[in-house]
Amino acid sequence: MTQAKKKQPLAQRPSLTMADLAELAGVSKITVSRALSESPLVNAQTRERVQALARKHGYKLNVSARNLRLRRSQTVAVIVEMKPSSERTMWDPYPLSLLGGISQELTSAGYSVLLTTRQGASHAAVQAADGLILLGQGVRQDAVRLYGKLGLPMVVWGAAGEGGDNHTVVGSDNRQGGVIAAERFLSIGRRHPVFIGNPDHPEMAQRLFGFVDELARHGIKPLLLRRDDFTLESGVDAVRSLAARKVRFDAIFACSDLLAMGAIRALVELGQSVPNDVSVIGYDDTPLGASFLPPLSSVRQNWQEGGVLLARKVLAMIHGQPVQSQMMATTLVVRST
Amino acid sequence: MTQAKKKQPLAQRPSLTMADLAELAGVSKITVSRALSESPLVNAQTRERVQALARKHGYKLNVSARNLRLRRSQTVAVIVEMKPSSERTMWDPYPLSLLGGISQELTSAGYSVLLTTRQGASHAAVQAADGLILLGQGVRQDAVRLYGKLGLPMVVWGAAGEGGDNHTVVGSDNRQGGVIAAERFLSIGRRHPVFIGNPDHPEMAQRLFGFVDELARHGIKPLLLRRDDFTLESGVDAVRSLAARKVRFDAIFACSDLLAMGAIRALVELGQSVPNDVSVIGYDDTPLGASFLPPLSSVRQNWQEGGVLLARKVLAMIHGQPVQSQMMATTLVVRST
DNA sequence: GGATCGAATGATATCGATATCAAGATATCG
DNA sequence: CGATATCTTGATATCGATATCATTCGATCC
Repeated sequence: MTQAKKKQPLAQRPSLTMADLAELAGVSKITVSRALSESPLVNAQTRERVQALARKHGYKLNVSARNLRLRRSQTVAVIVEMKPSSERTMWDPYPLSLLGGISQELTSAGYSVLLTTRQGASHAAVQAADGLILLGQGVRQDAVRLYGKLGLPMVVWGAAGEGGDNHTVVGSDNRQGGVIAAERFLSIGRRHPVFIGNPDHPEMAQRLFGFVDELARHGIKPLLLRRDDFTLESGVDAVRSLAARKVRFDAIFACSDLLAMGAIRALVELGQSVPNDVSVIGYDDTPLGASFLPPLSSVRQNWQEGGVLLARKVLAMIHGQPVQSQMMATTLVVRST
Repeated sequence: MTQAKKKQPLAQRPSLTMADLAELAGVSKITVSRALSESPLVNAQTRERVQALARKHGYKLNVSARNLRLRRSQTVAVIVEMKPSSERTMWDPYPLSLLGGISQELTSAGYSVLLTTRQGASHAAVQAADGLILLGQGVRQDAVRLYGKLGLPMVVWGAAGEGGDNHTVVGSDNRQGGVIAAERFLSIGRRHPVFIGNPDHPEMAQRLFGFVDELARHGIKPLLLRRDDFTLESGVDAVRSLAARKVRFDAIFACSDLLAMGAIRALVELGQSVPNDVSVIGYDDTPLGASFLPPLSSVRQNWQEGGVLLARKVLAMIHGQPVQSQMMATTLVVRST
């Protein structure tokens, strides 16, 4: 029982180690380790005793030590592309829902989530991760190649196929989102649909393709109205320009709820009835759209589930299982428009 | 040069260690360590040579080993309260901006951000963190006490003083947000202001207090109109009920942009002019409000900066510096209402 | 010229946990 | 009763990095 510590080179609040517990319990370190990890190799009584002691003294496992010994980090890095001021701001609720799903799934699998922005991603801790998840828009171009070089299991959130080299992608099935919008319009007999959005965004291009293809199967060709902003104003403006050009249309599929709401406002101003004269479908099913008057019909993507899926894929890759890209189905929430 | 490895108990992709580098460079491990950490104790030439080798072979520092030796984790855990069910949908966007600020500040200080949801927070890795940041609504009641017991440096996002035991709080100055709204109304000569919101939420109560107090200094007493939902409909409904009760009012301070927009819509329906007859101020300065017609005046909170501040406080605490709670000033963005 | 100093490098111990192998104790069997 | 199997525990080595102390070598000093 030597009470005095020999030295204290790196001062820190002294935390209990397994060795300390071992001494307290009158057993060896290894027995403590086994007891705490529920190993069947220790006597039940010993196990109880050690665990009780651990609780009583507030023992905390040293994660670094374990990870070092086990040669793994039990960590997945999530790299988020966050442009502070850009077209699609981080005000979008979706990254957070995605993160929620990721975090939930990974932590319940005993993994930690290391959150990083693009700049910070060169940090050593990221390289030490067992796997990588990439989120954000600019991600698919350079970032994929950049992080791919790390040689870690990696899953990317985004559009399928695109740049579809060999990395795994999870994303919302934008094409199918366009298809179900088209189906809806067809089922209620619309013949002159309009698409509002910016096909330069890969996601929106997919929506457009799905929309166009499905309509084409019924001999209908929609009008493409390009709009770069996804604001309410932009939607208003879009419809006004249609009216100014005396275009005939009876349905609008907008690439965001905001666009859709703007369109509806403009329609009302023009004396058109929604949905009697013109039917409108938005995208993202935002709470705002749901409480709009009239309540907006919209294509919903389940972000939370997307996060869960991303997490599962990385975990599978980490464990050496084969993994494939996957697109998540979207659903159409039909409300009053 | 023994080529065969003795054993391989824990198989993993073989990664270069300092010992390997040392052998390649013909120096000892410690010299490598010093060379890579820019220590002045090594000859400049040696340092260059070792660093070049490290780059060439893609050497990666083993973070666990370093953390173990250094007895620290260089990690701050962020615990996010995420209720999937919405209720307070307006809260969705803010945690991400906050996270952005936190992440940016911490990683640039060489720290890692460990993201956790409430359930996962018991995970060992959280206890291993050097510090804790708590985000989310339910946080202030039990969570603070719960995590406080860990004895780690901890900073909480929320309302000041409240439950104000001894932990550090960073938050938006809601009271001051109410004050500046009041000041604005006073400066443009409004005499009959209305407050719409739910004072049961601590943040909103603060806004109300600030609003009321500032007005009181000029002998004006606002009307409190309680609304539990923060939707557009709720705002519409609020104004209609005012009209039905034939209440006289010339200004509205709403606790969310959505409420404000609903209010404006109802006012327009009632034939009132905004801002001529009634002036309206919202809260949060959402992009949606900015692109509303007419563009909404609103109280802005700088979330990103809040995140930075949270991060700085934990870091300061970790380094043993004294730290105080701090409320961030809000600004009034005056647009057309 | 011997002592002293500084620069550069190395040997060793250490952080806290766990894998591996060995050994003691007890039980079971022929 | 001796031998083997089973259960339980321990000794030791190891993961990869760094702090500490020791050493070497050349330069400088009086």
